[in-house]
Amino acid sequence: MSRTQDMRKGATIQEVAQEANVSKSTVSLVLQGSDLIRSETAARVLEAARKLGYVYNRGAADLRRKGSRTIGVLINDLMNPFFAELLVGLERRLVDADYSVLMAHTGESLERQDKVLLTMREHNAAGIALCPVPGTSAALAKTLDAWGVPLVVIVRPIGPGNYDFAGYDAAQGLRLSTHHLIAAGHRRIAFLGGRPGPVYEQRLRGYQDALREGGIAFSRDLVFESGPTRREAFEQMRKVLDARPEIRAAVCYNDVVAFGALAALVERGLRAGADFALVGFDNVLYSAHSNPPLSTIDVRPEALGRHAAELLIARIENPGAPRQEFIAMPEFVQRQSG
Amino acid sequence: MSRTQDMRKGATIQEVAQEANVSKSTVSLVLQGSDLIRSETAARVLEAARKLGYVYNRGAADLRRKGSRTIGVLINDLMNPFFAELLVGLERRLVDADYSVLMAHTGESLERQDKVLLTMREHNAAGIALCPVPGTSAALAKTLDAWGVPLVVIVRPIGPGNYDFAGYDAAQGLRLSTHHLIAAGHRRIAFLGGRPGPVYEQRLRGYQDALREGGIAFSRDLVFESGPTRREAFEQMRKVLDARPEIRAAVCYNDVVAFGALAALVERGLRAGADFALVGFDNVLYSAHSNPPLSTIDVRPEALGRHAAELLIARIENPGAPRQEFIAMPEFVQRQSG
DNA sequence: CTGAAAGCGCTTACAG
DNA sequence: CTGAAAGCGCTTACAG
Repeated sequence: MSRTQDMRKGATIQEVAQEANVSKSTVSLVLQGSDLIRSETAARVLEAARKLGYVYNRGAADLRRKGSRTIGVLINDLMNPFFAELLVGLERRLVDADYSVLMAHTGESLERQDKVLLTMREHNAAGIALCPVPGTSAALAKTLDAWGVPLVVIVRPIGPGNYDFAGYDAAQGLRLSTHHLIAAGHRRIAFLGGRPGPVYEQRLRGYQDALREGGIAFSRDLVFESGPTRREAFEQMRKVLDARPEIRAAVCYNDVVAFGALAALVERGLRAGADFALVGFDNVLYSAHSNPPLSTIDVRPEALGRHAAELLIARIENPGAPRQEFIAMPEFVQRQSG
Repeated sequence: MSRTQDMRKGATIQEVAQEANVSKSTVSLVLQGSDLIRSETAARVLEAARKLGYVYNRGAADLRRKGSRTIGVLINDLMNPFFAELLVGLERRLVDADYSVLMAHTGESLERQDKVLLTMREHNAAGIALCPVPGTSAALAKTLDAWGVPLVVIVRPIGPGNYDFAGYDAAQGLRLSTHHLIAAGHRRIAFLGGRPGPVYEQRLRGYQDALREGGIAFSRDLVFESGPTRREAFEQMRKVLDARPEIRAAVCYNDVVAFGALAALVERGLRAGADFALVGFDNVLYSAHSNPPLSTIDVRPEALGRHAAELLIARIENPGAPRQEFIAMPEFVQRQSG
């Protein structure tokens, strides 16, 4: 490849102009695909650019234009396949619309969230997609509001503020899973996993609604919290099985919790679906192949990511438009765990 | 919050300078934490910046400096928890070193990979971390080489080229898993999943080495390919169980394949660990809680991501240094599936 | 210790 | 259809 010689690092529009015997305005226009330029000239410019190994400098263009096509994406828990799948849908839609994605994993750290949010502002992000860390204060909504950068919040609202929102009807989801177990004849149904917070309350409410509708009294001592990891859910479920052997059915906070519970069932020699009925929430890919396959509530994680992206893009293109929400309606998926 | 009034959008260094009665050079110096500036002056500048809601513009600074602190990260399969965990480690280390991450999910599309790679150059990325799409041509290595942007390739090499590499000894990994099954008394051990390619050959070789060391003849009709998804592995395993009931043990291409195989076992009423011995590869988080928990080969996905980040950072800081590799040594993890 | 000036690589009216 | 000029928000020698 002797052409490598010509590819001096960092040719600029100016050098391309020289090579093609035109001004840099012309080169800029050609690069933007303007039809103001004669096609013959355009061809000459393009050839010169190729020859010099020219690479467009988005930073410079963004500075001049005072805009950018990068979107900041913050994910709070990538270890949870729900968010990984959501991110796939979000990123795909954004890239298809010609945006670049500045991604940050906040773990569950509020500090990290604040830090990367600032960085994204410094990068002049055209918009932000935020899966907030649990415990994010409502003050953040105000701050982001003041910044005036288009924002879509995902799954977990962060209090009043001027942002779009993409999520699902969690109450309805848990209503469905609870109803399913009631219809299957269960009357003592546990609510398993999760930690108190806005999202949690919603789900708990759906559970309570279904119980009421089924004529079953709600009882605090059937709700068991746990962190959002398989391990924590596993340990919690273990305790439940040991201390409360009369419980034979549970709706779960999410699929990851259900997987942990499944593992505890196995350890105790119990068969999910036969000895104990378990229903998840999310319908992550894996739930179709767990052992046994998990009955769950489908909220279509990947599609949710796509919808969030669409909300954000719409907002960027039309900042003055009224606030929008996308709320996915969950569906029950019958498999074998319950 | 009446201060919101003062936070005019987009205050510049120039306006801060005016507010503080200094020149913009001084402001710039203060922002960089230079100790050339009297602390009294610095305090005045900082106060002015705060008052105006000043936000540093990285794009402008990068343009002037001709550098950037963003890293392009390309992941080929985020649906596979191995890569999600790897990304977590990678991102964390990068952000801790004050880099921003431009992330792209290439799915398994070479086209997408080419597209985002170009975008990342246009963003003037300081470095690139690439988990290449299977089938990436060696020509890409040359191209990236010519670009001269620091590059770390992860898990799957892309042919000769001047890049650092982070991966694991896959041959050794499969040697370990195969040895384990041999030691457990198995002589007819299948190699399950994956598609031919460089990474595949390595693993197959480890499998063959272990067989040879165990005095067992290698037989082509014990290797079964499948795509890298649970579903495809599930379907392949189903066929194996039906057509070749004499097979009672298998080493898997990776954990996702093992999970698919586990599901097929269940469907056929076979117990992993008792009726059929199965060993995975990767040790993704979930493998500790699958049913039954998966015996597997630990390659520490998250730590691998961290090491890849460290290689890249070192390269950026010292472009002339000799090429480096990080090769993790896999370890066998005994659980219950085999 | 601080300021004036040049310049990073683009885009965009404006003129011709 | 094309070019000359100004300017985006910074940093960095250079002078004082």
